[in-house]
Amino acid sequence: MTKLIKVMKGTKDILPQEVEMWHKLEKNALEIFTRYGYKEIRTPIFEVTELFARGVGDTTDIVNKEMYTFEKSDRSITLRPENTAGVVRSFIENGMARLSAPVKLWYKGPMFRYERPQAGRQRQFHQVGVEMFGIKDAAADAEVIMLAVDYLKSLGLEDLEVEINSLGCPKCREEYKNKIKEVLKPEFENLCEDCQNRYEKNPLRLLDCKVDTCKEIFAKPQIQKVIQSDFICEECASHYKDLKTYLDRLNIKYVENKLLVRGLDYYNRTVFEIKSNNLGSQNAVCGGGRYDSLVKNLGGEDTPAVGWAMGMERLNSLLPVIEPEKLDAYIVSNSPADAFELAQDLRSNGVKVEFDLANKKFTKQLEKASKVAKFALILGEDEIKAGKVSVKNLSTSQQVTVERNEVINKIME
RNA sequence: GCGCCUGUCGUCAAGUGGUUAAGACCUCGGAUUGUGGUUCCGAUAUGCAUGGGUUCGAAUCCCAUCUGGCGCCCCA
Repeated sequence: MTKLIKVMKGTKDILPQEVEMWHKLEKNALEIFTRYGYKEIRTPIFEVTELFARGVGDTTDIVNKEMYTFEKSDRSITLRPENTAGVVRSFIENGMARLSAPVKLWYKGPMFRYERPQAGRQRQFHQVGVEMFGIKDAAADAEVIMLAVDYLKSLGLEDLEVEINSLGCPKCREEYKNKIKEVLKPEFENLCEDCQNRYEKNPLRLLDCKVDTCKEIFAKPQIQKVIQSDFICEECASHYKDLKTYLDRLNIKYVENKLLVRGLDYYNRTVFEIKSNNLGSQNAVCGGGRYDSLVKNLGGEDTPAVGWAMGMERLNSLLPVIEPEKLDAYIVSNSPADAFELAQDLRSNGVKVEFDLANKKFTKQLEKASKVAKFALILGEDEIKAGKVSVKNLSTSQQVTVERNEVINKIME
């Protein structure tokens, strides 16, 4: 026996019975994003590895251990693990900084991360996302969040939780990091292995460790004092306050989460996530924030920016299954040529219609019709002779015989 | 990358060392030579993720690999 080739670990086929849900996600994205003035952009699925190393940050897990990287003609190439870096690259390369701000872009497509698959996590997965360039004001952050909420609402998802936080700017964040490290220094030996790692790499992440011994340490008063302190500088604080004012005015409910830290290096000030309780441990459907220094870091003009991405598989798992739509009609006939002719006539008028290419027995064809179509179009010897068609409504069992050119009216009425 | 669990027809499954591996759904054929969705009858796994091993005998026990799930890390 020949060995079967199976889909690779962490990848999935999107089968015909699920594809309508994907169409819906894509259709609503186009519709809602267009309303807000966003234009779609499609960037390549692979880029030079350096883009992600510099863009996403080479201390992040994504870049460190999750990228699909390969060599071709002495170049290191990587399958995109996310699309913000690619969009920024294109923004710079195509001189979009010269367009009048804001520049609003959206995208959808597959992303690749070499991770251990589990519910809501695959190695090839799809994201839909938006990026807005050129606006420093918190109105941009608010609009982007509003857009996410609006899009989710269009899909029927309304009871999701929006969490926000401000990471401050590189300057005040650095001071905060140092404070955390300082107060935790005496406890370093007692921290779990992960936390000891995070101590160097990303001290902000330490704080929501789930290990009991770490929790105890963080509960100590002098450490709590640092965690609870408002570390962000005046300017960042005012930006954050503006954001909350906008969200209140827009009636967007949110929860402030001081421990919300995102793992991509490029974020500053606003970060946010939208979560669902129906997703298991990978519970974020949407994640994003502000990244004011990324454009400059990748060699462009200093341009503020804010954006988010949603996991389409996660969205799908929250959506009710869509029943496949029935055909308008199924032709029942033992004269394939006549059936074919009628089918083409109707198809050219926009009718969804099929007939039996295998020319099975009459009853089999009718049985099939009742399963897949709203109407059966019976085209037997008698009808062919008379140049007519019997149109049978399969839910009411009503049947009338009409002229061929009247069939379409019968079906559409 | 780490820890725990898992894998029987296209799908959902019964079977837990001893003759031909239940059942249901789907699919296909027949009852029914032009009237369906109901009903009845029949067909469909020489094989139990894959490869080794233990045994007189393995879907069942052991090992490895692969896969799926959960948790950690991290993220959408």
